[in-house]
Parts: sequence; structure tokens; C-alpha cells
Amino acid sequence: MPTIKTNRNSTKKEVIINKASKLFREKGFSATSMRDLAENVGVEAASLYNHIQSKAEILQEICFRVANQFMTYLEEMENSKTSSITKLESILRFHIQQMIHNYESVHVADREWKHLTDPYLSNYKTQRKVYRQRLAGIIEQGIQKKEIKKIDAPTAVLIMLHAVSGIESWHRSKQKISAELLEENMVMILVDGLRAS
Amino acid sequence: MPTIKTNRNSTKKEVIINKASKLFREKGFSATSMRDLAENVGVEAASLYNHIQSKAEILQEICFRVANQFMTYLEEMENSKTSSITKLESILRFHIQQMIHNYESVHVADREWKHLTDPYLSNYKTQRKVYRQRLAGIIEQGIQKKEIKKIDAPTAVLIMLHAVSGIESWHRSKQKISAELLEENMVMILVDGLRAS
DNA sequence: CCTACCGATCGGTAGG
DNA sequence: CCTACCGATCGGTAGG
Repeated sequence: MPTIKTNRNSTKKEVIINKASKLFREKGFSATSMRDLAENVGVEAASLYNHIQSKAEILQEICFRVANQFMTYLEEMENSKTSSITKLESILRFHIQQMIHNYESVHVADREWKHLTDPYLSNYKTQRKVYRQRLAGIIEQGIQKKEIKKIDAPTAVLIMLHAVSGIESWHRSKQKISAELLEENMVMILVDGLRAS
Repeated sequence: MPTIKTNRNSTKKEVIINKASKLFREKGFSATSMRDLAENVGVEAASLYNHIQSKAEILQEICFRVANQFMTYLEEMENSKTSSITKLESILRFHIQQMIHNYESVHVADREWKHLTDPYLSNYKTQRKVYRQRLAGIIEQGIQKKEIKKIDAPTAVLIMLHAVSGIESWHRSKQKISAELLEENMVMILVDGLRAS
């Protein structure tokens, strides 16, 4: 039956992508071999190619899935009827939550995208740039409405996005505060640094 | 003459390390081959080994030099007679300036240290951990003295350090604000997010 | 500093 | 999904 066959293939492909996310995060894309990956999946290296076309394709899947999630949420916030500072706080919380619960793939998309190859690489760079510009746009609206203090919007974007990627260190630490407390602390420091007066 | 010979060797070694910093940042440690590096230096790959012992040694030099610079500055601040918030601001400014002017090697030390091998890897991890703990200690002193708002100190450290690594994006952007403005904006957002009431 | 070369490992394919 | 294997490239060495 085609339906069952498709499900089986996509399921196995998901297993491969999940294991690859874990390995790419731990060792980096270049230092992870297809034989490493095969061992983690539990098959021979050659068998991976029944489910994926190349090592490059795995990275593409990881990066563009993550990019799409963030772009979707950004658009949702752009269309919502709230203050700029609330939009910004929601987006920040979304980033934090994604970094906590979808750690492996978000981290790979953030750190290993440079290893994409060319039609995909330039596409990804463009998406990244557009995302940051639109996020800066929300901040600039907030500045005009005097909700946000007069700062350089691209610099604020840069701080927000990179601060969140620091959750990597939180994941690795032994004595962790809870995910909720982490989120509240990050929002308190970052949003209070932006809020006017 | 031994003096001249030593100078020549160390000079060429510096050239190799500088070119390696640039390549490791652009492509990552694993994706940079010794043949890439040799081509950039202007010699054959085999000739590199007259100045360095291994690819691993280059990464060690880069990472530990950077680590020592930051540790030295931290100790200087710990011993200075100023408020906790001023110490913190000074350290933040030092990180920003290093990231701007010593970009390639600081970035490599921050992102590629995972590729160190074992006696060096565990040593580096320990140094990193100690640095963060002592930085958190300064923040905790500031909280006790009511200079800094009640936040989780390790989380604040994580935000500060990672926000600074975002200067990478600033380096790559075409329409840059000046280094001075970048520094002022980052300090304004991050320090104001920490300062009590 | 170069030529010549090493064993190991890489991503990927053929064929079953 | 496996065995067997490919050409390419890797970090590094010998010898001059």
C-alpha cells in the first residue's frame, strides 16, 4: 500500500534527521561522518541513502524547517493588534521556548548553516536577513511610539537573537534553574533594557 | 644567530596562526584543510610542519591565547576598587572591544573550541567554567549591594557573553554603525537591563 | 621549503 | 538493508 510505504519512509527519514541534528550540534556538520550517523541510526552507511539523497540534504531540511517556524511566528505577531513591546516580548519568548524544547535543530540551524551549498546557502542568507530586518522594523515602530528607548534597532536585534542562543550553556549546565525561571530572567533583563524610561 | 632564527620562526608561526584564525572562522576548524591553510600562507602543505606540530596545535594556540587575555582582564577588574556595576560594564566593554578588533581569533575561541582534543579540551572547559563563575560572582556582589536587580546571575552571564558574540553579524553587515556607537548601544541595552530600579 | 608519498577516512554508488 | 567498493581528500612524514 502506497500510504503505509510513504509513512514508513518518512518516519525513518525523521529518525535520520533527528539523530543528525543531535550529532551536528555535538560535533559540527563537517566533523560528523555518514558512518557516525549510520551507527547512531542503527544501519550501515550505505543504507542511509535509501531515505536521504545526500549529507547536504539533511542539513537543508534542518535549517529550512527551523527558518520556516520562526518566519511563521513573526508573521503572526506582525498581524496581531498589540503594542510593539508586547510583540517583541512574544517573539523573544518564542525564541527562548524553541531554543529550550527544540534545542538540537534550532542550534544547528543557527550555527551550521554556513555549510549549506549554493542555491540553498544564498536562499538561507536572504531569509535570515529579511527576518532580522522585519524584527528591526517592529523595534523601530516601538521607538516611534515611544514604547521603546532610542537605540539602534539592528543592534537590539543582534543582542536579542544571540542572547537566546546562549541557552546552549544552560542546557549543558548541571545545576539548572527551571525553564520557566530562565525565560522570566531573560525577558526581565532584555526587555527592561529596551523599554522606554 | 639563534636570536634571529627564533624571531623568524615565531614570525612565520604568527602568520600561520593569523591565517588559520581567518579560515577557521570562515569555514570552521573541521572544514579547513591544511592544504587550504598552506595556500593562504603561500607554501606547500608539508612546509607548514616546520613551524607548527599539528593542526590541533594551531587551534590550541588560538583558544588559550584568547582565554588568557580575558582571564587577565577579569582579574584586573576583580582587584579594582569600583562598584560591581562599573566592573561589569568595564568587562562588557572589554568583551565588545575584543570582539571588534580581535575578531577572528576571539570568534574561533568561542565557536571552535569543541574541536580541541583531550588534555586541552578539559583544561579549556574548566577555564571557561571558572571564568563564568567569577563573572557571576561579581554580579552576585552587585545584587547584595543593591546595585543590580535581583536576577539569576548565571543567566545574566549567559546573556552578556552571548550577546557580545553577535558582533559577528555586525562585522558581516554592509551598513555598519561605528564601533563606538555599537559599543554604546550594547552597553545601554544590557547594563540598563541589569541596573536596579 | 619542496617532491613524493603514507594509511586512513571521507561521501557516495553498484548490485543484489 | 547489506557487502563490496569507488575516487577524492584528509593530516602528516621521509628525505633531501
